[in-house]
Amino acid sequence: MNVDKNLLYSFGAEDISFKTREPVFNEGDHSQYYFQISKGRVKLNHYNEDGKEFIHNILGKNQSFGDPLIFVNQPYPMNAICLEPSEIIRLPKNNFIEMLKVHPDLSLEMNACFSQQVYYKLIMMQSLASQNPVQRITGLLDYLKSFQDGDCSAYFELALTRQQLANLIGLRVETVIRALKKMEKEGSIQLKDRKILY
DNA sequence: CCATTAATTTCAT
DNA sequence: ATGAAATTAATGG
Repeated sequence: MNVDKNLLYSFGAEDISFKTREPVFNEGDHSQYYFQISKGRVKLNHYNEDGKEFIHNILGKNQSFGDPLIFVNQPYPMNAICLEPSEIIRLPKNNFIEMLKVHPDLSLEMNACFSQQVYYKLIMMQSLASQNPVQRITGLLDYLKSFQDGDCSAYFELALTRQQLANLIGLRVETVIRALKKMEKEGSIQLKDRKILY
């Protein structure tokens, strides 16, 4: 979701700065605001019972996060942590809902965004169901790539660390590294320096 | 240069 | 094949 900044301001939104590793909200908090990134990157994560991190998603400029909890009366099931110094616009959720009422077109757009998210979850579930690490990585990469440009000739350069990649699909770093090497051998990806090209 | 963080390798299971 | 620990590389101050 991406709403015009000035529109957000006109409904009472404010800019907040966050440092690296600073949480925007934590698991268990109740949703008070609509959040939209104007600068920086935010990860949504959760730690399982043995302390292993699972990353739900990593969002960047002009993307919102945590919006489902605006409509669901439940505490956040995950944390939102800044990966770098970030500027985030926040709008109290009642004002946000008010804004949707005044601008039905936004409401429609919201539906499209939610659908996109549900689709992402479906794809991820399918690849996570696979025992094969290569399958899991391929599933994630396919999705991330489709999310990217429309330029078919250019390779898509992954802006994630291997650790992050691993935490997005529930694997260990070493497993990711080994799977990536195999994939390079098979020609499905390219490794340049330490970047992943897909 | 030192400290920090990420990538890769080694080694045991 | 997998993960913990050790090693190596890069990044930032």
